[in-house]
Amino acid sequence: MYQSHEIIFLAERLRDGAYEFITKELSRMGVQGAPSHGAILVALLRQKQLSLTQLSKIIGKKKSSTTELVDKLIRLGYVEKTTEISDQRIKLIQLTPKSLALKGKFAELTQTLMEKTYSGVTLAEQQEVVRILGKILKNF
Amino acid sequence: MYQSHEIIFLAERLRDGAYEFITKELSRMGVQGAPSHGAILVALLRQKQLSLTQLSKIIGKKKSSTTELVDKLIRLGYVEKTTEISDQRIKLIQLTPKSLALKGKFAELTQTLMEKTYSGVTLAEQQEVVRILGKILKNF
DNA sequence: AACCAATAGTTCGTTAACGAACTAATTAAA
DNA sequence: TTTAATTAGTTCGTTAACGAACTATTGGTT
Repeated sequence: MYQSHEIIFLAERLRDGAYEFITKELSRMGVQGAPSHGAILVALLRQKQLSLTQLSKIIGKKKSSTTELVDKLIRLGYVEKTTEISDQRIKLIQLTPKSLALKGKFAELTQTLMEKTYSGVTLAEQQEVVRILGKILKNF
Repeated sequence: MYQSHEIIFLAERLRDGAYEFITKELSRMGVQGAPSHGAILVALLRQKQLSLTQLSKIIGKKKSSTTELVDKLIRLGYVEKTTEISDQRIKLIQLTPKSLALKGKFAELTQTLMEKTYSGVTLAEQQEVVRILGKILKNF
């Protein structure tokens, strides 16, 4: 039984467990890179063009980190970076054919992660835990 | 409104938010170091002697990381490391007077963090979110 | 006793992530 | 219009954290 004040510890454990799982799955499916790289690819599967700042907000990392993550993905051939014509400051990031081909595998990864996460957890509990966590997050 | 599959994202945000808060509070109270260093000190306030492996499990970091965290705390003068007599492999970590003096401040930090975290969250919700998270964590 | 397996820690190279300081482009103000 | 402020992104030095390979000590087997 956990105490209420251990919630940060629990959040960290869940995050670490998921990170470990995602990292292993990524390498199993032949994709080099960490969970954050996966998060970028997933974000770009949903919206095919995103600026660095938008991407940064979606994946929850600082801009400087996002620059570096994107640069690595460029080196690996998964994304490309172009400059917005109307505003030359903005860089648009988008997927390459190489990463577009991974769409199905990413959907699969998400599903197996959720099956693992919510095994033995009722739908009502799933909704409740997410609702309360959302409430808590407003405080940060 | 968050979807159930966003739980990992939520966990990560909560962890990051708490880390940021703890880091700022630590520096505000003049303690150099990251949240993990704080976690070690808090663990040692509860149990005055812990082996590196025990400590590693409590703070949820790998042994190699724990070695490095402890070494930094030694350099900063917050803990000391001795060798267990009956089993020379085991290193016992314990606080120094310098860190023992911080006991009150750590209790305060924990409390303000919890007040921030649970602001506007009922006791029943606190218990529920922790209960469900605990259930989820068994799957990892 | 000699050897092997297990356990406890450490070392080292690598990496994600950050903050601070920076450049470049755009917008607002004077 | 030139100047200042804002916004977008990058660079760089630093650090927590990891995994893999290592040393050293202990316990068990034959």
